Amino acid sequence: MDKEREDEIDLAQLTDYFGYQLRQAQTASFRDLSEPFRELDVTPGEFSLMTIVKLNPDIRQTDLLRIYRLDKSTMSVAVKRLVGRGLVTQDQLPGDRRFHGLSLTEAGREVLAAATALVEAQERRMEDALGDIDKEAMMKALRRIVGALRRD
Amino acid sequence: MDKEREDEIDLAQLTDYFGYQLRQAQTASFRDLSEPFRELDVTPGEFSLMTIVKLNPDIRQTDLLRIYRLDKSTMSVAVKRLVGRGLVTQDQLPGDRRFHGLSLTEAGREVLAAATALVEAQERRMEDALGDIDKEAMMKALRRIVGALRRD
DNA sequence: TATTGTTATACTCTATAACTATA
DNA sequence: TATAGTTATAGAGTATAACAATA
Repeated sequence: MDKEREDEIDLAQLTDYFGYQLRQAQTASFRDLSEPFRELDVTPGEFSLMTIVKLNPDIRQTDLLRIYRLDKSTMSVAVKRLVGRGLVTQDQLPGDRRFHGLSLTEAGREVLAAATALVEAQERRMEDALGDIDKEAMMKALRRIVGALRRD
Repeated sequence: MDKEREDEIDLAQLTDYFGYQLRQAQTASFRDLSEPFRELDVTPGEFSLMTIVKLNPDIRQTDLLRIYRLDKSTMSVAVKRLVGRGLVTQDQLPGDRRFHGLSLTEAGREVLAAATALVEAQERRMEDALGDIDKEAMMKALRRIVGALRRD
């Protein structure tokens, strides 16, 4: 047995699976961001959470759950971490006092701006890698897959 | 503030990010498999590990690390769990006694066959969802992205 | 009674560091 | 010294269950 390089390992059907390539691409994207993100002390998941909060001031955790399909306890913990780092505030809203409206702090906006620059740089590298392949068709395909696999 | 449905939440630039759609599609795929896989007591990651082991009998952990880009301790723990469940064997190889060749047991082959059927059913659903979009172009695009983001 | 959110707890996945054994 | 693999430990990320506050 002497498999010196990855190409000599038989991955056969695995590499023909859509799901496998999807995972490879997704983990490559996360891994690529993880180092520069670490300096900002945010994760890719927190970046996307903060982006939604920025675009939707006073959004509630329940709304975020519909997007992320996580358990509410998971979301609560994630929010708590962002609040603890002073990136997000949780404000009592007028009306239903069970709701807590989420918004970015000034520090949160700064971190988000830096993270966004990193993400967009990666986006450009991915677009370049696509070459002649139509990006919009790719995006549409990914959305269709999400729709097909979604079960509510 | 009254955001009753997901579509009313402004996701704006987020949904235009390739990385975001990639993650959505990948987590949809995992989530979709998680329930049927739970009955087999394997994870999607274990499925792909077992597939590689099946195709490459007596493969070593070091070889798997080049494919998965994990820490060797992570791989060791993953292998140990599969061995503990009697799905994989770790055999001393002739020659260098530091290596342990991994192979599937009969039980491992059975579990893998059942898992493969589930994965391939999902693959067909994803292909159907693509409609007129060229699957091969998609696969090529994903491989290019992985290549572009890989740094060794 | 139902909903929003929190907390306690546990399991998985991952990495770092220190280790054993072999080379 | 270097490599293959293990173990101990710790940090994310996730879920379930039980809870408090509010409706």
